[in-house]
Amino acid sequence: MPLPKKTPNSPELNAKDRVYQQLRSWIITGTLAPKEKISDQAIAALFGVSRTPVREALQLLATQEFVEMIPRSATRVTAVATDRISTIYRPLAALQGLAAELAAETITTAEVEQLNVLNQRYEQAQQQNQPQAVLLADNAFHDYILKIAANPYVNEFSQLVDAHAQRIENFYLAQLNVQQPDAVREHNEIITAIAADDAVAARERMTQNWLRSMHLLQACVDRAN
Amino acid sequence: MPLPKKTPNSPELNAKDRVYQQLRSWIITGTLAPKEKISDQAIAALFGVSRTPVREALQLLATQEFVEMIPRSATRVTAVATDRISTIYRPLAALQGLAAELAAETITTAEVEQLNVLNQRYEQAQQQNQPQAVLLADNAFHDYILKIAANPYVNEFSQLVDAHAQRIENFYLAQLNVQQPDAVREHNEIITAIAADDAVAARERMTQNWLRSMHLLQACVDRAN
DNA sequence: TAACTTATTGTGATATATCAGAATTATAGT
DNA sequence: ACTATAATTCTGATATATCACAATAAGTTA
Repeated sequence: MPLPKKTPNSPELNAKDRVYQQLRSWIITGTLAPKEKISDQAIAALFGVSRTPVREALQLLATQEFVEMIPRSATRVTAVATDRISTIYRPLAALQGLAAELAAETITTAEVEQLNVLNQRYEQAQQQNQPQAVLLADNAFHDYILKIAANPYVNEFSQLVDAHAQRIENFYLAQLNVQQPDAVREHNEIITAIAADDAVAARERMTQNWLRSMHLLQACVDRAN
Repeated sequence: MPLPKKTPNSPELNAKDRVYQQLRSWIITGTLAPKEKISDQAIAALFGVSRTPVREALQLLATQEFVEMIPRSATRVTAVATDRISTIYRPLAALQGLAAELAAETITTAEVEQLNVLNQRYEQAQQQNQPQAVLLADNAFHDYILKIAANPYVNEFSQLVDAHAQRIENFYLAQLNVQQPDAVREHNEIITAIAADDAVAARERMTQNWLRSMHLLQACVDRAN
């Protein structure tokens, strides 16, 4: 009997990807503060790898605007783009709108059911008033629509832009009012439109859902300044 | 008088970026054929650099799906995604639609004039029946709208997806009918909507412009098979 | 000749070394 | 004490060296 290669479900990531994913997560959650300097030597030592995979991970993060590498100066975490909320949310709204449109064209009844389940969990998280859990549940809902849409470009761009959106949301997490019955209703309307194969309505409602989120966040940021 | 540092307008790119831009261009234009194996050693020798910057450039190209790096096997140029035209064009249509929407919100009369000039050049290129020139002129028109929209995310994603679209178009360049009076008219309607600050109409017309292109290209591909 | 085995090579991944220029600190002169 | 200069450190960029593994070629046996 041949031994199973490694343990199943353990992606056994290489050094570069391990460093990349950890740093990315730290930046999004705010563990690594904006404008914080990143020493590749220190990171290398921390992960027990050499500077090469660290540098490769940093270059990838730089293309995604999570860090900025200033030639002959330093690499640091980028500032949270609190002054570019619409710059981030409008493409996000457009991409998610397309995702809803695509989902409406291919969705199955089982997937509709799953969307309802995810939206119920979202509603529960709101009622329990746990901001972090609300954001996670909202994310799970939208991620599942991306999965149904099954377009790698839409998926990838959406995930990237959303990561920047999440960075801002985490930054204002304390001031954020996550009790939004409107959002639950909007989600239901999105599900209804997608389930009815009404691509136009699905897109329209999804886009509006994101734009409303954008306005709420903008108001929160304005209040903080 | 202090000497000017290097010649102006010469970005003096580093090894990595030099290799990246050249390979990218070669892949889009088809100089590097789909499925062609890329030896980092050979590339390094060709550019007179070491494997390190070549590898960094290849990793960047891999994230953009221009090459695929298969662990412990080989790095090769990806296949031209002729079977994923809608996968590429629908996000492109959505992003360009948003760009038109954003442009409508901020455009100046001088910029409207420039758009008319670019569309006239596009029309002339069509009349001279030079496919390559037509694609370039069309590109210049859409790029200028992206510039007016001034959203780095929309710009970057659009450029990337468009690069994949261009790859397909170059692939079918010979079979492509670039004589499209419809396209010139559509461009004019887009300009009119943007100039009138009618964001909704601008988006709608821009999206339709791309979707029509998509259908034409799809028909061309279907004919070739 | 076909199938199996072994040697060689190619490649991705990583580590280490080097270098130039900027940033920083230390030092000396006023 | 303050400024100017020199030494040092840091960092990005690149080069070179290994290493493990997969693919391929070469050789061997049936």
